[in-house]
Amino acid sequence: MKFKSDFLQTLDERGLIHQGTNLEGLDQRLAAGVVTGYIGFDATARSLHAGSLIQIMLLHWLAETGHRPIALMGGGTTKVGDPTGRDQSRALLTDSEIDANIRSIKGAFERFLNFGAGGAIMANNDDWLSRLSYVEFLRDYGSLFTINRMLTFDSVKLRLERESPMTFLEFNYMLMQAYDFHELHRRHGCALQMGGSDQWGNIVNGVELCRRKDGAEVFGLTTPLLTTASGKKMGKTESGAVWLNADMTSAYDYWQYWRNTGDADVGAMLARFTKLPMAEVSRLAALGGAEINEAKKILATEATALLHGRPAAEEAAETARRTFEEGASASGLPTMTVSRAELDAGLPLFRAFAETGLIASNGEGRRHITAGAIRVNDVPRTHENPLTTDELVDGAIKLSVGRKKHALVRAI
RNA sequence: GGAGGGGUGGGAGAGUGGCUAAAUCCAGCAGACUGUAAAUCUGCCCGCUUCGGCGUACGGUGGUUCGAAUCCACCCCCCUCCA
Repeated sequence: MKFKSDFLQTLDERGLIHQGTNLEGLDQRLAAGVVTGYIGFDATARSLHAGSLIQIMLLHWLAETGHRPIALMGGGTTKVGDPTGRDQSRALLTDSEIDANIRSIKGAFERFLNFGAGGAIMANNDDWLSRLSYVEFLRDYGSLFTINRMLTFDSVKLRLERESPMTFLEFNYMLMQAYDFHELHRRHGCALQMGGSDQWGNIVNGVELCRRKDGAEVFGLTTPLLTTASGKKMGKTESGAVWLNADMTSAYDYWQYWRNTGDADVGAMLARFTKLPMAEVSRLAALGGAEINEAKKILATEATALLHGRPAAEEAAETARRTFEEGASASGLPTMTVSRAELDAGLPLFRAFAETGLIASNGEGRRHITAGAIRVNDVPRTHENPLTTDELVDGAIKLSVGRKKHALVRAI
């Protein structure tokens, strides 16, 4: 499909479009002038993770192509809990937890969007959802939704089929999300809601609500569900989610996450999570054999630069180069510091490994020793004797678990 | 309110008095092979341990028993049907 608008053209060639309510109409609207579009984000955790990145890129491209993005924080909807894709209710968060999460999440957006006069907008649906009065809302909006229709949504069907309870509270989530669109349309002239393909039903509801309430045509657009070629969900690794907040996932770890992309996914990842021109993306993705590693490094550096800034990305790349290609200790690795005296006295081996996050328990450490996975200064460690001053190399001791996880102990 | 079914480790799901820290599968970790890839094979996968063990754990609390995830009582929660 060929689009006239830069926005849809860009999204299309980067593989970011799954489906739209009226792509042709949206294309025309985008080509004719500035369109305001939004994406809603849950506030269930202190940080968004890599799975949300595709949505953030969408907002980013919307701004890049001359339009106005709104990042909608789900302060109100998080109080209810999105049942989409969940076969069980989730625990409810308190208001203060949600507020704290929103504050913590904001930072990541500032890397991708320019907020402020004339720029991107950050909104919080708690501002309007919490003010709705029940009876009024039911009369004005509840009357526009039929249970018959709501029961056909996948999010509801899943629960019914699994005989897993869905509370009335959760059942209302879709009304609230639809109302968000309507509210943003009124407040900001917002005419586009985007989201992951799992949000399709919720988005369509919002589009319909705007038409019924305001007689306005607004649009919905979804992205493909992000999975790797082997079918795994994006943004999860062995050690849990890949967070966007630097204090939860360091720039180095973030870089490593992208560096470890499977061969088959490199092209798609470059297109979706970097801003490299598509010609360059195609060239890199076409590299074969070991050469594709170069493409992965570029992917890692570009993706990390978008979130953590170019200096941090290059530092991560350099740390990785020294660690993996030269087998040296590099200062950018996760580091713990101990006093000289403590090291003189002997630093318990597993304490060092645990504090640098390489192992979760002593038992795990012992297992790793048995398996030959523990190395100190790149020498396999077959015993659990403490670390000592003698093992310092250039002021640090390098700890490794397996071939990918490294850290430093530094004496001060 | 009544009748029946159910609540087991990150998830799914066996087990129905000792052989059970609990089958199996998925997820995860490590080793081998490689290219910090994929696939495959192998080992591991509650915590602590002076490696002898110890402590926790099968919704909760009590009880029976030499011994309980398994039996009993009460309670909590979920599901189905009936009212």
